[in-house]
Amino acid sequence: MRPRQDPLSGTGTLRPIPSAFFDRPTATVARALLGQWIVAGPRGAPRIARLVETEAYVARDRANHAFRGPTPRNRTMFGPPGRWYVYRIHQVHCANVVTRPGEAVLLRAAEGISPGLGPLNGPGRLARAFGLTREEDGRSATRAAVRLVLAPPPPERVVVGPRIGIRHGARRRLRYALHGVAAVSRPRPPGWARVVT
DNA sequence: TCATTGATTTGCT
DNA sequence: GCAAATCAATGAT
Repeated sequence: MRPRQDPLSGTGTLRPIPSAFFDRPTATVARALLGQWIVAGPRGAPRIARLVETEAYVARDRANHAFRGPTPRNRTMFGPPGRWYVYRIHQVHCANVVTRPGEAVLLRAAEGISPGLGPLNGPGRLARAFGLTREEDGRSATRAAVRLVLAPPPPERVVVGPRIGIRHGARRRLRYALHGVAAVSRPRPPGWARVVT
């Protein structure tokens, strides 16, 4: 067996995410995804960004698309963990990763690592930058052309605050972000969130 | 088939 | 800070 080809020369610690990563409480996954990388495109010239903001959508959560059970739109949320759940709202797409049945993590912001890829501050801009549409809904978020990978993790502080942009459940503190990162969407004044690590 | 809603973004005041 | 854009999904009729 030949050694796995490293998609990024010089980043030897880059490795696929095991599916067990997503089979954990959704808030845990949302937090664990911070600092990990989203990768798209050819192995030779991938497009890469670092996740800096996520939100958890959990059971018995009125803001969760799965709240009322399976529908044609949300059916992948009831499938295996580690798949993309992508939906469209207004004129943009938002990308989530499925965790446990009926729960998912919304990817809210990332910062470009590839040259020319700026701050992706907002779920719509993030999904668009990586070509995530309804076409990708249901595909593996760890093995497909657009995928998440474990990055060499620099230890960083994580902040938690209320979710934003929703009517119901907006008070729940299920929004996670890397502390002090500029690419976080809709930044709040100091104190909007609590440092937890 | 109809009406309502929205996990957003943008532009204007 | 606020409203409009703009349309698919959803639930009601």
